Amino acid sequence: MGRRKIKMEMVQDMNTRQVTFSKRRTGLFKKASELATLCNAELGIVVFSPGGKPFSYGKPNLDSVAERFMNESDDSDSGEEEEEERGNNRPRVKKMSGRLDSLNQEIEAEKELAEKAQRKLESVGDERFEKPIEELTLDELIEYMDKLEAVHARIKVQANHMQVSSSLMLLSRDN
Amino acid sequence: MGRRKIKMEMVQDMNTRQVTFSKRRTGLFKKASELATLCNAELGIVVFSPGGKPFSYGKPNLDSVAERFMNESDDSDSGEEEEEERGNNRPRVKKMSGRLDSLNQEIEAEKELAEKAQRKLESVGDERFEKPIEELTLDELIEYMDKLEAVHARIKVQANHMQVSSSLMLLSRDN
DNA sequence: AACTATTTATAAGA
DNA sequence: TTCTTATAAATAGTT
Repeated sequence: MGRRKIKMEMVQDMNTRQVTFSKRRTGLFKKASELATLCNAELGIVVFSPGGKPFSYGKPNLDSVAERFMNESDDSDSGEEEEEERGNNRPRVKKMSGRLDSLNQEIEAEKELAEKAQRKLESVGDERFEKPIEELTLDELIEYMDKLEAVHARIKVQANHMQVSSSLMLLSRDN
Repeated sequence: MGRRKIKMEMVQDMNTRQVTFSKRRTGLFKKASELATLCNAELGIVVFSPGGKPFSYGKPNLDSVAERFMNESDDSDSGEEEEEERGNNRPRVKKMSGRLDSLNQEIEAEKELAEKAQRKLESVGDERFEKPIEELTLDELIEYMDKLEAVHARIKVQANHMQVSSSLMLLSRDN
């Protein structure tokens, strides 16, 4: 894609490699952005430069989350791997714990919402029997079923999302 | 980059959107692979298709890792991992184990609730066919769907958070 | 940082 | 879905 075709192997010259990284990282994030926009998809990317510096992109909000996650400083840390100028890129135990606490809180909130929704469902079901007679047209019925199916699919999908995420989290324990 | 230039907004036609997603996801992962190879960089990508299906790519191992856990229902906890100290990563990871297990359990519970709600929806739908007279009004249905949408949105956000965090955790290990 | 000659990705169409 | 191809976009080497 340039003046010449290049071999797909690590660029040997350090300077060239850094330049290539910069250009291609920009390109990758742009592609990601376009994919997200065009297809209304959610995505997250994390890249570590050859120098070990982290970059991230996300839609709708990976960026901010990743930024906080990676860049928050931690005074209480023993930090012996600190390097000049690079700062505190790596998450520390303490910060991770904070994140997890935060996640826990969100999950709690989520559970409440789910329970509310379920209660609502039940109440709706009960109400049904007290309702005066009403008829739906066939078209309305079909529309209704379509909606139910859509919800069904979405809930399944979300359950899958969470499954995957939790699996990844667990996995981070052992190689 | 094709026969015509397209506007950078969500593709309206569902079929076209799916095709675009497929093509561009492939392209994105290829770009990612090239960046990793050329610059010896580590990276991870997680994308959810418009249909909510998760795809991932990673170097060196986000992909295989995600794959493995997506396909295994329950992976009993590995025993003790005696490993040489490689920096301060291990201690941190080990400390999180308890929290992660706890989170996973809550997520499982969450999933159960979602599935219950789903079953309830289905049963309501079934009864409707048997007793078409007793019905919900369209307004009720809409209100109902709105509630579910709200829950859906929150779960989505939550899933994204977790996805981000877990990806970062994985990648931050052997950076 | 910019500039282009080329390569690469991809939107439509089959 | 897979392939084909005209065209848009990315980028390697250069300035």
